[in-house]
Amino acid sequence: MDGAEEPTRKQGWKQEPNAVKADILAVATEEFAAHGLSGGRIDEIARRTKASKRMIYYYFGDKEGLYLRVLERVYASLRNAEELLNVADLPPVAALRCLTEATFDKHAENPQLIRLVMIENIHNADYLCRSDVVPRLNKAIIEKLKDVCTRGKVAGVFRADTDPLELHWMTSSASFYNVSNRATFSSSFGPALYSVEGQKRLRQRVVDMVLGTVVIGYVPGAND
Amino acid sequence: MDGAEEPTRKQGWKQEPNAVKADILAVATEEFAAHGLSGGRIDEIARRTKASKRMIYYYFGDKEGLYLRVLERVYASLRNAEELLNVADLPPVAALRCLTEATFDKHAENPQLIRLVMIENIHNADYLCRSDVVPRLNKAIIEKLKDVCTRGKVAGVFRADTDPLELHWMTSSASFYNVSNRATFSSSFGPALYSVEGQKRLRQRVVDMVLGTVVIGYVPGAND
Amino acid sequence: MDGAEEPTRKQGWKQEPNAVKADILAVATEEFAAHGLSGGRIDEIARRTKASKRMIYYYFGDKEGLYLRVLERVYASLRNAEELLNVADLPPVAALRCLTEATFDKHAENPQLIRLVMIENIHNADYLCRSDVVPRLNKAIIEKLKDVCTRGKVAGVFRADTDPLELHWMTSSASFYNVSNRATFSSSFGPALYSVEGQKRLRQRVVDMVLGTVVIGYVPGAND
Amino acid sequence: MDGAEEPTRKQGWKQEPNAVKADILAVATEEFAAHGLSGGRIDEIARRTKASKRMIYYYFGDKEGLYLRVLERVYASLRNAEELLNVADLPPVAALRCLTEATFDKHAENPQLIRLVMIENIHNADYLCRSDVVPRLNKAIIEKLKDVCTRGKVAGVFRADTDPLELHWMTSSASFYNVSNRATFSSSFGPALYSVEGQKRLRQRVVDMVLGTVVIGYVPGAND
DNA sequence: TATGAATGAGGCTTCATTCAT
DNA sequence: AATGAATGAAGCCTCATTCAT
Repeated sequence: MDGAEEPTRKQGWKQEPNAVKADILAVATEEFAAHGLSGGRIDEIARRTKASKRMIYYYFGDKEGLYLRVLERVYASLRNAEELLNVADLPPVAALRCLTEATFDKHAENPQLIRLVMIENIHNADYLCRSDVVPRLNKAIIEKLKDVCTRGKVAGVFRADTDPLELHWMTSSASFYNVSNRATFSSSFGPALYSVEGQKRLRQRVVDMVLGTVVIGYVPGAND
Repeated sequence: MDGAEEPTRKQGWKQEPNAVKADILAVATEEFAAHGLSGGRIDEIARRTKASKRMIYYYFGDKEGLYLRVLERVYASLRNAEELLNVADLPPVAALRCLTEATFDKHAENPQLIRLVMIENIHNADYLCRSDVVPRLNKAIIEKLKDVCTRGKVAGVFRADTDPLELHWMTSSASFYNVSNRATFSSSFGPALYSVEGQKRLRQRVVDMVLGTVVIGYVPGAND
Repeated sequence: MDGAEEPTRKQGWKQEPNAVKADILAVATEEFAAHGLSGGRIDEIARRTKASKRMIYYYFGDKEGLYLRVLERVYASLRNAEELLNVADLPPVAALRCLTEATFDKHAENPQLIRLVMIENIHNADYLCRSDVVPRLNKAIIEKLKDVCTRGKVAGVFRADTDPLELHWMTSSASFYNVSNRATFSSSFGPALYSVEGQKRLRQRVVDMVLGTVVIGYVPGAND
Repeated sequence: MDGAEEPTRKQGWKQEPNAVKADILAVATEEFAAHGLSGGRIDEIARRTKASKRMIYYYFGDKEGLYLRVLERVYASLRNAEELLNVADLPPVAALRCLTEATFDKHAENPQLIRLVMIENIHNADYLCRSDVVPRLNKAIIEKLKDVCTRGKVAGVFRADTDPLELHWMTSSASFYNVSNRATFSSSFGPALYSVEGQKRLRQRVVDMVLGTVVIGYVPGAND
């Protein structure tokens, strides 16, 4: 994102439009994540981009169009990460643990993503609803959890009332909140949970919470 | 409009300042909760208030001052609710269940409050840090949980590594996320979890998650 | 419009809002008449007004709002002129001649008014339709013509098929075109008709045209 | 979009320049007639044209150049229609009636043309003056009227003070206004005059007005 | 205590036009 | 002959805030 050098930059213009668009999107992601939709400034995005302000409108129409594309990109990155995770080969409990840990980590590593989703919620998901791209992205993770659930129930290790969607909700809620409310939680109760050590414990607690509700006879802290 | 004199509103002053301030705060809470700090409009607040725009500046200094007071009022209401809850008389497990359910319900009933905390997190808790009022409010809930934990450990029903702060975090994360991310979660995965029935199940799941990590030998779904 | 001195201009501000609004309207009328709605510049209006650009939005909302008010003012002035004309005491033929001449003159004296109506026609009367004020203004002139027609028919001097609305159309069409198409007509056929002498003759021709279709046995050029 | 080659539109050139220019002109005529010079959008013209935006500048220089060519094309079409009309064989009164009716109809059938002339008048005929083409076009109609007038006077059926230019003005004013002010007139006085029946009556009225001022002893409504 | 009028600064967006190929 | 990418200048409009009374 920063250290990488742009490979193509031919003679003068022909600045590889896709690169320009990607550059704008990257900067806009930062700006909107930092200040929200109404707080984000097109001028500021233009300033920090190679492209001129006019180009933003050329490629994205208007501020909301740009924001929508930022949102889509962010959702895509989240789901892509889940896509890459291969848990089909793992036994159910290990698979669920793996998915939970990966979700927790992915969120922790991408505060920007969490901020944008928060912002979108402030806007009642008005823009997300407008996207044709996002809906497609969400099927994969649920499918994956469905598979794990089925296998777990067949193997007799998961409780019968285990629901994939609820599972996803539980995993997500803790992982999301860990990032989204860090500032106010810290401010109110101190930074203990956000130290390296604290995060390690919290991560384990989340795994315990999720597996505890699903895995029959699960004992917190157990590693298998 | 020109030569005629307004008959009502006699002298135009002495309008019970506290009532005016309260009115402004109520309207401002709605406005900021709905649109965020940068998205909220002073003009709109003034329009929906009996007081004039000038009065807002007179009482609160500027937009950020108003926002800060809104934030403080909201935090106070959150903690007050917890304050009212008397769990000292309940046995540890029941007490913890009660606190968890109350937290879940309190969040669900006050989406505006959750929105304002989200917004404050978007701003990195910059304004919360500035408040002298808020810190005092947060001790109560932790004290209450500490007491329950101690009793639970003494009674041998809580795991030895149970931590009050972590407990609060677990309870809060699920309760908060349930409201904060309703819009995007619904949009991505459908509204099933937010039906009356869905919420009832989710509430039970949250209790199971929290108690499952703390109560030795806890079996999800059990009511005691 | 220019030589008159503003009577009120108290100590500093309190610039008599109505005067400010009137000033803005006058300048805006010139600007829109000169350049049309899309061609007219808010900046230019502000520059030529005592009021700041911001005030324009304060009083008129937006460009279209200002334009609409300009349009209403122009229509009002046109109908007011007609209102002032007292023809009830004249015998029918004289009354009709008087109305026709007055209409011709009023148009000739107010090219700005004609330009604005042209512009509104370019916009398919979209803004006129939005006005609540204009419709009321138009009844008066038709009523007046109705009265003249009735009297003329009763007196046996007007043809039986005389229609007030058509009369108004005939009078207006010539009067309007005389101003609206002066530029292109001159450019195509020379300025002869627009000299003082030419206008005098044209005015007479218009009277002849209108009276000729209505007054039984009318002889062009006759003065009674 | 990226690696694939477009199969159609082989070399991308040799696209019959004249056809391209004609296409641009047709689209531009619509655009300028609909929105005026400042309101018309080059982007919009390009969008609705096969040719690219760059081609517009290639062929017409700039926006004003394009507008001028649109104007010229429109005037040419107007005069061509009059050219086609053969009235030399008709007796004077019939000839004049025929010319008047043809003018009325021609205007009614070409609202776009009227709009463009209106627009040009808004611009004080600045562009018309710049044209070398237009002046030549206008002689024909006047010549034709001159001939009719001369014949009418010689035959003793036209009044001695009949003036061809004034005749043209009278015919044009009514015919033009009938189209140009349809929107505002309708809006102010209702659509009665613009129904099929209303237009038929209006057309007859126009003939009566014109002939009434010229033909000695003319009786309105007479067909000969 | 209270207010309608006023504003400077800055935001978003559009437009005709040109550039390098 | 033809084009997609790019732009500077300028347009409309909004916002938090202050002024004079």
